[in-house]
This record gives sequence, C-alpha cells and structure tokens, in this order.
Amino acid sequence: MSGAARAVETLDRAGYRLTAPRRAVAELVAAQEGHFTAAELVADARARRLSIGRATIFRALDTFAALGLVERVDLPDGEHAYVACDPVHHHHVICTVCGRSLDIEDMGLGSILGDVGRRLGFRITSHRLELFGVCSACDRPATT
Amino acid sequence: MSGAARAVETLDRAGYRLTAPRRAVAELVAAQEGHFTAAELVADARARRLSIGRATIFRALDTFAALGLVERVDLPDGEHAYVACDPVHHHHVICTVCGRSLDIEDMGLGSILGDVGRRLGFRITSHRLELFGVCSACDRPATT
DNA sequence: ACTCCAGTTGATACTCTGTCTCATGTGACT
DNA sequence: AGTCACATGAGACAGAGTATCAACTGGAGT
Repeated sequence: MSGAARAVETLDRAGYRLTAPRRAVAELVAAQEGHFTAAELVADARARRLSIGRATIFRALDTFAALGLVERVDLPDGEHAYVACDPVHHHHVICTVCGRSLDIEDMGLGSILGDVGRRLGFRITSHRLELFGVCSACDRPATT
Repeated sequence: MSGAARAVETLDRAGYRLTAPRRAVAELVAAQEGHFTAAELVADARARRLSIGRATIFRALDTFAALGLVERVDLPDGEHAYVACDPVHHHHVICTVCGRSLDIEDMGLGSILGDVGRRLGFRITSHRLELFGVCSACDRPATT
C-alpha cells in the first residue's frame, strides 16, 4: 500500500473528510525522500500546478502530525522539518547529506530514561531523540 | 563564581570584546530560571530599562551558544528556547511545568549510538536528546 | 440524483522570529 | 589620548506560522 493511500485511510478512520487538497498533500508527502519542510511542500505543490493554499498545507501537516503519519523533527540548524513515518513511537536517524531518514526502535533507551527519572526525581513524560550522521551511501566519497 | 562572571571570562578568553551589552545579556541569562526564549530576554531587558537592541540580543545569544554557555533546545511545541549550561556535552531534562532544566551526563547513550550506527551503516555525527517531564517539586500537587 | 450543513478551504492580513545593512559607537591596544 | 577593527542599534526585511472569514464541498440522509 502506498504511503498516500495509507494516509488517506488513516484520515478516514479518524473521521476526517477525504478532501481533494488532503489527498494531494498526502501524495506530496509520500513523494518526499527524507525530511522536508512545510515551505518545500508548498513549493512542490506549486511546481505541480496544484492550487492548494499555503494555509491548507500547514493545516494538513498539523493533522498528519496529530495522526502520526508524519513527525516533526528539528534539524541541527534549528529548521523545522517533517518526516513521513509510522505512527508508533520511535526515533529518527537523519543523513545530513542526502536528508533521508531511517526509523529506529527504542533500543534500551526506555530503561535509561526510567533510571534518570528515578535518580533526579523527575516524572519523564516525553522525550526527543534525533540522530544526525552520514549514511553509508553518502559516506562513500564519489565511488561513481 | 556567578554565571554572568563566568560567561564574561569565557568571552574574554575566546577573544571577544567585553562590551556593556554583552555583559548585560550575560546578566540577563544568568538571572533566568530554566529555559528562556530570545523574545523573553528582549522583554526582560526592556523591563529593566536596559537599552539593548533586539539584534544585539540575538547576536549575543548566538555567540554564547557558540561558546557553549547556553544551549538551544526545542520545546515540544516547536518553540526555540535556550538554557544556560556548562560547556561540555550533555543533555537536558526540562520540567514542563516550571521550566527549570537539569543537565545530565551521557549515561550509556554513547554506546547505544555506536551500536545503532554500526547496525545501520551510519556514521553518527551528532545527536540531540531532550527529556521533558515534571520535576519533583511541581509533581507534588500544591503541598503548601 | 438531490439537498443540506458542518467541516474544510483559499485568500489575505497579520504576528512573530530571526537576519541584514549600515552609519555610529566603543573596547582594547599602543 | 589616538586609532581602528569589532560591535552596536535602528530599522528594513524575509520567512514561518496563525487568524479570519466568506465561499465551497464531501458525504450522509432522503
């Protein structure tokens, strides 16, 4: 099932209307490789001659984020970006060269967090872990 | 040594000029409890009748961040904030109620990252871990 | 197929954050 | 005290994201 189709189904199941603009944004998101910003989606939509309002794209991204279809990530330079992903808790490894991202599962982090919380007297409610690096493809210097 | 004094010394050692505005911003930062945004510093400066330009505050924060005197954090709502901290690699535990933050050391995260990198073929170059929760003081419901 | 209406949209104005420019000011070194 | 490169302040500017509101439309009901 394509990413766009799953997004549409998720929207439907959550009681949202399946409007043309939302379908279009779902397509745009599914077509992205790696992370993307709201501005990039807007530019992309315009490039494809889709007449979707800027506000609508922001709203659709908000909705998608609420449903876990995309996730907001903060790049090292402070930019707000999104990545398409599965709606379960996980973390991202983001290639700073090509922008592609991989999902990784929790990997022992949960127990560490429990530990920290207990030690500091904090009730940890959420966390954010983002890894930045260079993927194997980009690390191979121009093996063309 | 007060936070402001240390900041000034660090600036000096790094070859920056010790100007009145920078000293003032260092004071403002040292006076903050928990995280703060650039806008809050600007408002704070105005409240204290310090005539520091907005641009200067942004510039000072950039400089401080480069020196590791403050660190940028991204709050769960996407807001960009800063916390005063020590210039060594560490992570923050941020109380979502009072805004105070604690520094925590690496805690086995390094080895996890090495693991992940090896498994995925990524060369991890940087990471960001932020924990959000409720500190013990705020968790005690109004034991006044 | 037709109607209806709440949810949605697009245009636009607006706020807020952060950056840039440039003339003026001022640390710090001599 | 004089000098000059670095730093500042004011204001213009650009971009992200939000608010407003009239017009539109998906989809449920008939």
